[in-house]
Amino acid sequence: MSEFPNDTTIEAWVMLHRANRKLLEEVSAALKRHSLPPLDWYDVLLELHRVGDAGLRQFEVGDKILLSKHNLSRLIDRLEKQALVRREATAEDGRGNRIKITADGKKVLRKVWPVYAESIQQEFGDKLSAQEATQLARLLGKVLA
Amino acid sequence: MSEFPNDTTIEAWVMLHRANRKLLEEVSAALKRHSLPPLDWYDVLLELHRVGDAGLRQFEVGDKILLSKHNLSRLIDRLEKQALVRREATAEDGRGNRIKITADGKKVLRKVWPVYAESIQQEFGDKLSAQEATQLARLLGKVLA
DNA sequence: TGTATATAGTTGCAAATACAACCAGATGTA
DNA sequence: TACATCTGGTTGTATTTGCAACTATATACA
Repeated sequence: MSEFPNDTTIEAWVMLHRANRKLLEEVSAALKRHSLPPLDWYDVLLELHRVGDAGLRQFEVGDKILLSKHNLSRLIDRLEKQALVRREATAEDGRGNRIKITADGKKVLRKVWPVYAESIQQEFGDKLSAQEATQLARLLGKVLA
Repeated sequence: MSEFPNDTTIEAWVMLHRANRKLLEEVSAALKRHSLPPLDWYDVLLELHRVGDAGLRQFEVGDKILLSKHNLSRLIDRLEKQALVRREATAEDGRGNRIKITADGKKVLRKVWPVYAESIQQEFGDKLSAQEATQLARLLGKVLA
């Protein structure tokens, strides 16, 4: 039953993009100030860290961080060149490979997190009560469903 | 008083980016399916349309859509090449110019809106009640403040 | 007034992104 | 088995972005 969106919907939509862009900009700036790698790197490394030794197939990483496969392929290239991850051939599927985080990769995670976290807290946490954050997450969850 | 963000904050933060990326992807895909120009173009044209004949200074456009000045400069180049906007020298400041939307630019707005609107409604409006949309806008507003 | 500094906008260059074409290897089906 | 189709991943090319340097005008202030 899709009709045209009402004004409230449009308002929320616009706010979402504006908020996202602003926050992203601020976090990126913070990372850069500290000469740390870009946020995407962190996202990938974090997902890999979460699953431990098993690693992830490339497409699984893509699903998690919503990045298209060609971009991901080259992002992994860059990470691999810095020895933060490595690609391992896998028996389960002759085409693909498993991506695993290296010790250096974990080191990067540890170095980035404090800066990232501070930035999240300043731009986000300080501006919402715990209750509001929960509510926001719930609403966004509905959008994502 | 910035401490480390609690889990709820992080959760909301992640959801925000995920939602944004997903929605953006879907809208872009819809626009492309209809061979329409990218969303950025729409954003700029819409802002220019809103202010009417006066037009906007380039930096004003940048403030509204949160785009850095060099990117904006080239985005305007592209729009101008398609004759959707034009740059006019202004007396108020010898450095800058005023950007104004052209009749062709308005035509593009009219062509894009139905597709954009349908996409917003499907991916966003249909998933939230009016009340929820209002609430979401309010929460995002606090983040942006 | 003259000099320093800030601001608006552009441009060169390097890096990242999007898109389409492609190469396996996997899967479905006759 | 053989053939078509699908999927995971890579690569070439064009476009867009990010960064830094630059031009030119405005503004602040001694």
